[in-house]
Amino acid sequence: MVRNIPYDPGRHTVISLTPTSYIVLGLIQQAGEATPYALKQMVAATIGNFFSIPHSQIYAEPERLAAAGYLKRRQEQGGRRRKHYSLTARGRKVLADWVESPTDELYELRDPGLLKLAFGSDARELARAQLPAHEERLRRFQEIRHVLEASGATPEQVLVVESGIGHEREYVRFWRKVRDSAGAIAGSQ
Amino acid sequence: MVRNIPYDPGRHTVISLTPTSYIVLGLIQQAGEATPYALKQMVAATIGNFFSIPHSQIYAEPERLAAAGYLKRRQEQGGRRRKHYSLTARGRKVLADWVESPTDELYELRDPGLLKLAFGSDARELARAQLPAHEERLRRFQEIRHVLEASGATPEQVLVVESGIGHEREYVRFWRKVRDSAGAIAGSQ
DNA sequence: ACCGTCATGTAATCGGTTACATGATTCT
DNA sequence: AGAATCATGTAACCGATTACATGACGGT
Repeated sequence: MVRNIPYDPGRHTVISLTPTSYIVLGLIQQAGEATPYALKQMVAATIGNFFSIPHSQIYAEPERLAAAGYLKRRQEQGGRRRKHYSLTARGRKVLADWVESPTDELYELRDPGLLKLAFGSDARELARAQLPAHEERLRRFQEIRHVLEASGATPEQVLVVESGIGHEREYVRFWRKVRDSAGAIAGSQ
Repeated sequence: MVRNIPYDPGRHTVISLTPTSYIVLGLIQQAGEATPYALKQMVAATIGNFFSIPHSQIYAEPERLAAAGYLKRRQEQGGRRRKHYSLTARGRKVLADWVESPTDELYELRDPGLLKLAFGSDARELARAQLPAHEERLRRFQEIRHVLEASGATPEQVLVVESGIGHEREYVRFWRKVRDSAGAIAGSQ
């Protein structure tokens, strides 16, 4: 009974789905149909604030997903000959499966500032560089929350931003503490 | 006057130094000399708790760094023929330069849980998966802090762990809030 | 002598990053 | 009409991940 397979998987390239893949799939689902540039805009307005995805990736990833049968492609004939991507049934399914399965996987904290601190960087000098950067990001996150609340974002999307705000508050607290702590080379400033 | 160069850079492969590179350099500096396996142990005891570095990387990275002239290699003759790595003058220098220059670069938050939340996952179901994982990691970080305080770790290293503790507390708070919030499908549980 | 696990790597692949390049619109 | 910037890609390289594989050592 190996015969009775819904469709031939051999027609599709097999790819592994990375976080980037799900971001692209998720954004395309929200948009219905999107060009890479539209995706770029969406990324810049949302997750782009959490971490960077180079635009070359935003052009390449939909191609990968299309080759694997998760997206379909419609190309304009005139002008810019843009490519518009939308979900296939397969695409909708993998995305739904991923979204619906709760994960206990945790984030990874790759923080260059903390890394330098651990390896002996001058704590207060570092704090003076890190603190303003985190304060600015905190402000940006708060703006984003306002925008999201104003436009009709889902409560879940607001929650995500609030999580970011919580972490930035924690960072600001942390680096302030470091900055104000009595240091080994106190008086150097 | 292009002649008067301290040494010939052409002898060395040019590589880019990634966070992984600095982790390896930093750990080798702490140890004085280390085999990949020793590095693996050190990683497991420290940053391995923040994120994973596959062991193949821990064997490959010192090779890269050695080819670029940042590490020197001593190989055992008998038995396991282990390779012991230690810093060269160049290696000490790039590491010191990196450590000493305060960075305003920020971390990137790549959190699969938050990603799923943003794309419409059931919030409370997710919370039930994420919460225990974060609670466990919080406990582990607190243990690590005790160990570090007992063994003679630098105050900076203790600070780094405390930062991790702060973030895990924030996560626990967040997911508790999500779990206990009135959900759209309240009563489904 | 055997077996498990500790220890040490290599091979193959690929996603991601960096850099390069150019066409289409819009503004002045 | 020219400049600026918006928009859309491609090429090349490489670090990271996954999977495979095997040798050394310690205990029974």
